[in-house]
Amino acid sequence: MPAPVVRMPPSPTGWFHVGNARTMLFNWLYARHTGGRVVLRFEDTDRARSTEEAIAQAEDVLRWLGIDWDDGPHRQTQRLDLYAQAATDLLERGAAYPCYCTPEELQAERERRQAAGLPLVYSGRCRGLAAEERAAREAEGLPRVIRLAMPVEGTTAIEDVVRGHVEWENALQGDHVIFRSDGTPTYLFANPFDDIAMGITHVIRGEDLLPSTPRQLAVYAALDAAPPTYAHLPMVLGTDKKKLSKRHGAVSVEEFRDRGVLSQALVNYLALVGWSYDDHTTVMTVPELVERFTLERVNPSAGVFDAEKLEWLNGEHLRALAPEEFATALQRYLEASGSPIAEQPERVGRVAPIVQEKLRTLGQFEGFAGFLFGEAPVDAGAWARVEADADAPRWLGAARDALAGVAAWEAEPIHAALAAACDQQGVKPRVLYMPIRVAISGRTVAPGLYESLELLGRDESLRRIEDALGRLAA
RNA sequence: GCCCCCAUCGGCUAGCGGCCUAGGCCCCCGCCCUUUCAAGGCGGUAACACGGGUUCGAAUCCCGUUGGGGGUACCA
Repeated sequence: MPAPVVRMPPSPTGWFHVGNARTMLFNWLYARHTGGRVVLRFEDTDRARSTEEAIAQAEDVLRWLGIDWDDGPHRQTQRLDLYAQAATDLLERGAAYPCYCTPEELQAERERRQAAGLPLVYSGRCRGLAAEERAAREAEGLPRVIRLAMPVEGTTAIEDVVRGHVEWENALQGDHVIFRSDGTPTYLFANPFDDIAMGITHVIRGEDLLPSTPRQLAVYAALDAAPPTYAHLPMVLGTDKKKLSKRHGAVSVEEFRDRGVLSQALVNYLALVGWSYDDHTTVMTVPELVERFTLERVNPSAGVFDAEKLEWLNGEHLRALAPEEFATALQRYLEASGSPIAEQPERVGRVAPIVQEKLRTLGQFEGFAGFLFGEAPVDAGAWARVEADADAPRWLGAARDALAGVAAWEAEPIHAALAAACDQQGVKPRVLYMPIRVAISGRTVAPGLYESLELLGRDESLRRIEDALGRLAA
């Protein structure tokens, strides 16, 4: 059996959302797993909505995700003469015909059919036009589209890899438009035409395209080509179980990248919506996914995109990084996001090890460890907790005294000094440490206390504790 | 309206007739780790949509109902 050829056909009309990315990913995983080839093809025949910017963005996102391709990127707008030639052939052979119906007529027809309980498809009015009638309309210069002459009886069926046998009534399909009045092809034609021309063996796409399959198969038949193998992937839904859109908050790949999600984590997560390896494996590297991915294990039911699980998984991938890799990723992220902290790479390198265990996304770094790079804003809620403890001044005073006596300013001696202070005060570390933490970081959640103090330095640490003491007294 | 797809814990899923008193992960809730905590450890709550069949036996097969999703453009 020859190696599979798959394609990734984005329509560059907007941002790349995670659902599209998931579909691209499954194509890519399937090709890489089987040793097949990947074709990248931009379907930009809708010129009103397609933009150069979207094309550049799509390529950028795919590269970032590590999804590469062996052929392309092709652009349908550069293949227009091929489609035009095909249109002429189809017309000559009677496999397609010109239609002169106006939008108003079509609308009226739809309404009539709706009222009669009939499927909303074109009646085929222009299909039966005699040669002279066509000539007359052409002479009039009437705008026309080209419709594919669908079989009027029988059924069309596929054996979908994820859905099994699916069958449609041909009579219910209608003669769809394959060329617009401006001569450009529609998706229903350009997509299967290119799939044939590019030797695509496996069409792996979203379930939303399942209903268009019989009409595309009709193109295969008209062109006398052998149909591909189909695999219709389950939809990726928003939390309200509706098709993903901007209404669902962060849905574009770029948004997750900007938040500090690792591409390997996003890929790992996306692989898990609609597919699983077994009953317990969750965290996987990209090479592992390539090795394990099969279409047979894709499940047919739609899934909700869970950003929380993605972030958890990202934390797992963050922790799986070697310390140097983590520091590098963090520095790069800070640079890319334009953070002023990026200008202190050495400092970032020193702070990185104490936050790697706790971050879920790189984007949390500034809020989590920003206090080690300069004065940090004091969180109102955290400060309120300090004030709520009437003994806070006592704890801070004891901490100040203990820290002032530390000989070597390093985490271990600091730990020993603070532990001694706890004993002396007869209080649990959690009680004594809370105000210290808020005093130095402005928050109740931060990296390890001893390491934080070490990195802050004796003078600055004591200064912040004194500040807090002053504020409590005021 | 018409057509198609889907249906296991709140979410992602395992399960392809007996291994299921239904397993894993996220979330949530406890407890632990003489440091907050978003990290780690331990534990817990929680599901086979419903009704008929088939079978010695059904979460698994069939039919129906209900529910959800998608499509129905000179968008892709």
